[in-house]
Order: sequence, then structure tokens, then C-alpha cells
Amino acid sequence: MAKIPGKPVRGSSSGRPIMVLFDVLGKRWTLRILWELHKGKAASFRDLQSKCDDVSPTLLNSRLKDLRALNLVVLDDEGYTLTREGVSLSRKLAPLDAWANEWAKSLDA
Amino acid sequence: MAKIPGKPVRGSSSGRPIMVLFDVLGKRWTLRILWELHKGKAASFRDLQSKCDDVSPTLLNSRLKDLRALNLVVLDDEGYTLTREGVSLSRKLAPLDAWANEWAKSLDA
DNA sequence: CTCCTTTGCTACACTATATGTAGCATATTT
DNA sequence: AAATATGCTACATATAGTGTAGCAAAGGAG
Repeated sequence: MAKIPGKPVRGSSSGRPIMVLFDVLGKRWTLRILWELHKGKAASFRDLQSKCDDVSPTLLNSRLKDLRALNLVVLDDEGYTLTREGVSLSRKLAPLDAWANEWAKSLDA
Repeated sequence: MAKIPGKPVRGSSSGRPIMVLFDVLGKRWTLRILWELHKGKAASFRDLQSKCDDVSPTLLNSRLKDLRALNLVVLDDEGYTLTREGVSLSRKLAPLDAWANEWAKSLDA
């Protein structure tokens, strides 16, 4: 069941876009799927599955449905790819990689 | 059970910092808690609960434990606050609000 | 001191979500 | 025709999240 901005979502009756986004990103594998698609261009269903540590097909399909409904991912001849919106979102997420590395260092110290 | 970068986490044996981050952000309420703390400075447990649509105390405590173990949140005299690392992470997340608004517009069109 | 309120938080029964394996139906390759 | 690869569903099991009640400790008021 996909959520569309403007409609209420889990834990927020407002339907504010940021809450809709948090709702979907707060589900397991969503961030990872976006991450893998961002790195590697188009991927088949099974490709994606193996990139995502062999996530179960049930859940992968469920997440892809969500992401397609939210216009972040599409399935075309090449396989699954990010839409324009999906690319722009993943660009916002990209800096988290460098951030996480610095963070990990600070945890060691 | 908190996860520390360098150790394997759900769905990733590598323990890469970004995967540890995705693991915790991919749990329900984590993004929301960071968001609310980012907006509103220190908050008591019960304050946070009401800001987060009355999330159950069980889960709120569980997430706060995770976030404290990962050095993103602390509890002091004032209540719960973001650490320096927590602030720097939430700054990376802040642009998502504007992004989500644009995204919502594009979905309407 | 006693009573009342607020704090962070736990217990527990219930529901929803995620996992893992098997395998189907269609399309393409050999 | 047989083999392979595709996206995906079924289903039983395990894990994660929810909601209500309430406890123990700390502080304030009388």
C-alpha cells in the first residue's frame, strides 16, 4: 500500500511530504535499494536482490512497488532505474557516505 | 541491541559505516526522532513522545538507546538532545524537507 | 513528614511487518 | 523442444512495532 504526499501516513496525520518520505525511508531496505540503484545504474530484479544481501523477493517487490508508486523508481527495458526524482533524492543521500565514515572515526576515538 | 560501525548489521556483513547508518535510519521513528530533536532543542522523554505522534514508550526508548549508543543523542539535565555528531547528521537531513515539497508538487502534476 | 505530580522507563499481550524457501508463468536463448 | 533467465507470488515462520497499564525515583507543596 503506497503512500502519496498529502494523504496521512503511519504516525502522521498531516501527510506532509517530509513525513511521507520518512515513512518510506523508515522501512527496511528502502534506503539500501536507492543506494544500490544510485551506484549501479539499471539492475534486474534479481541483480538488485543480490546487491541487497539477498533480500527476500517478497519484500523487494513490496519496496519496489512503493518506490514506483512514489515516482522514485521505474522498471523499463533495461531493468529497474531511478527516475529523475529518484536521482535527485539519491543525490541528497550521497553525502551520508562521507559523513558516516567521519562518524565511524569519531566513535573509535 | 545497538550496532556499532565496523561490526556486521542487519543485511550487511561488511559493517561499513553507511550500512550501519542505513540500518538505524531504516527503523521506524528514527528519522522522525532526529527530525524533532533538530527542530526543537532539548526535549523530555514525554515531550518527544508527543512530538512523535504518541509513539509507544517501548519503541521510543528502544530507539533512544540505539541513538545514544551511536553517539547521536544524549540525555542530560535539559532532557534529550542531539550530540555534535547528531547535529551534523541532522544538517545533512534538513535539505530533505525542501526536496520533499518539490517532489510532492511533481507528483500532483 | 505526607501527598501529589512528573520524570524516565518496563511489562505484556496483541498486531503488523519482515524473512526464507519453493516455485509459477512468461520470455528469450540454444 | 529444452534450458535459462525474467519478474514475481505463496506461505509458513520469525522479528519488530503498538498500546495500555503501571512502577520506581525525584521533586514540589502543604
